[in-house]
Amino acid sequence: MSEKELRRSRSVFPIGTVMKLTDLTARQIRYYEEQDLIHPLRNEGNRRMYSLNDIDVLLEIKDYLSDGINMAGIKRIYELQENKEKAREQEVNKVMTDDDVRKILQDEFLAVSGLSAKTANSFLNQNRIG
DNA sequence: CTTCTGACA
DNA sequence: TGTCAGTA
Repeated sequence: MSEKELRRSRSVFPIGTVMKLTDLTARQIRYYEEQDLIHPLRNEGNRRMYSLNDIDVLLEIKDYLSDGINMAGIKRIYELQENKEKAREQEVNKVMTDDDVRKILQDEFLAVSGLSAKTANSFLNQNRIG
């Protein structure tokens, strides 16, 4: 992991700061954590401490929400990203071609996003494997 | 004063 | 999701 990635992973912001930076309520921020979309650490006093990465995700969630995607859909999107990373990590022992993976991801995404094929393709292209 | 968990008039 | 309670 690079130094830059480590910095963005440092949990240093209390929820109050995150609220101001994202315009989300504490209730919403904690709810998204329950949905495993963000993983803030706890300090000595059991207070949640958020990283720059957590804040980025929160901002992305806001965008997806404003695009009309529900929580289930958003969770699916992040699950797809995890699968994409795993696929990349296991590229050595891959049994499927990138196009096979791409087709599977697209079908899953279309099934839950409620977005048009055009928009879905745009999303997939931005996160293309390979 | 800020944040946390649990609960719902 | 808002909000109130009782803490830490």
